[in-house]
Amino acid sequence: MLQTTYIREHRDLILERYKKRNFDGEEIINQIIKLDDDRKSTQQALDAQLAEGNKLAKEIGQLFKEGKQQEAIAAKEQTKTLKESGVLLKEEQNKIAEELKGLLYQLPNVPNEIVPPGKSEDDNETIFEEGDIPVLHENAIPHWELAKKYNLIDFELGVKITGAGFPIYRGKGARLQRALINFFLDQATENGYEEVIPPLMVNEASAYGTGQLPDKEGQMYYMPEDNLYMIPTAEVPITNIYRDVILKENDFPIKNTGYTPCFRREAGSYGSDVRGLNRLHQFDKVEIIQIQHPDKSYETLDNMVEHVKGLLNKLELPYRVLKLCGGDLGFTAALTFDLEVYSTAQEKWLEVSSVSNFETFQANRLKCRYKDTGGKMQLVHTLNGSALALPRIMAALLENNQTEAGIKIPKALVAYTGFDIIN
RNA sequence: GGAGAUGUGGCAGAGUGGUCGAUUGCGGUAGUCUUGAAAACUACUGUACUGCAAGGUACCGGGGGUUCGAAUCCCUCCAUCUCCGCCA
Repeated sequence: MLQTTYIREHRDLILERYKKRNFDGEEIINQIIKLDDDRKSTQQALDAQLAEGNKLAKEIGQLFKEGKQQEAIAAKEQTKTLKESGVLLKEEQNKIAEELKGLLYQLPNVPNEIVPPGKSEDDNETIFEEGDIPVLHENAIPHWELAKKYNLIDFELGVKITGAGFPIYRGKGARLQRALINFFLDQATENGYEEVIPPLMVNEASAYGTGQLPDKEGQMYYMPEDNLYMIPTAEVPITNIYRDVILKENDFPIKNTGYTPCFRREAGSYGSDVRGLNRLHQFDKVEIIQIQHPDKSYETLDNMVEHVKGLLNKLELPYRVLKLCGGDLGFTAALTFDLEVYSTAQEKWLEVSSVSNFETFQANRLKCRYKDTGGKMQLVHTLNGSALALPRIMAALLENNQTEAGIKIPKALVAYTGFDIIN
């Protein structure tokens, strides 16, 4: 959520940047500014009334103390009309505040200057590529067939237990999955991230804090009985650690990592995109998040991308880094880099990580601030990234490393799997 | 799940209807003193909105209510603690 004062001061810049998203915010922003004016004037009127009421109340108290009953009762009469108009003003005030909030929730984050304009993922910029696409033997098959052939993942059994999109990993498949999780966590820890194991369900306040609510209810599983949401990503519980927190300048940067399963309803998804591991309702992911000083957050964003690149290098997977265009940029992000690995048997790129700087957009909702050297409260910048999302990594590993003799495990993982080939 | 108790500023802990945004102690910041440090002393020390400013308003777990006036009374939700039940 953008701050009202920021909107007032940077109206034109915001509107200009919104063009990168193909988002026309002019009307909303004009309304916001107008409503904010209303808010101020109503507040002033209300404050004046309350001040008058407070003054009278004090006088009445004084009169009672002095035993001047008559005068006190007379003064009480005065407060009546004051109270009535006060109630009206209060209602007005609430209504305005509500509307204002509703509008503020509709404004996406302001894209960074370097975000390329564009309509869809086709307009994303490839800024880096690494690794050669392997040439597979002629009997090469996609990962869902490999999973079956080597008894690594049972999709049908998952359907029986729960439903589509909840696979069961077994044997070396389960072991490989666990190996990846541990590998990713160890790598993050080596890079200075503190590991946390957060709750897998969050309350409403947390879902609002990172921007899942309002609007994205449909993406999350919800337990009405307890008013809790299953997390769609570890970003939600981990970033919310810093909700309502005031940091010191020397606390920066805060670095956390965490492994969690992620739950997504993915309503409306269909087709070849959901085949095998490509899109699931439950999947594993290791997330990295940082809370950073606004002056350093872009440097940090680069560091995080480098970290993820390092993981892919060690896994020896061919990958590319994309700078997302405005049209593909998430609602809450100011700048995002996606990392995609090449799935050789499917002959397509699969997104395995998304690394974003949210600047103050989340911090404003989270009320995560720090005192600057001048003693003023400032919002922090929040960042996060997948490092990494497991299923598509698994898919690419299985497909790209298949040989007539079996599936080879990259060297970096062997210490974690305990085997170097699946056959 | 049942019964009871509690929820105040960074922490501890006063405050049971009126001048309380809140006594006090600790902590923190600045200063005096000192060669330096400690100690002692002095001052300052919550957040947000609003105003050029002086100031005003709101906030004592959240929400609502009673009252001229609420941290203080009532309702409700949440959290914590104790006891009982259940249980990985």
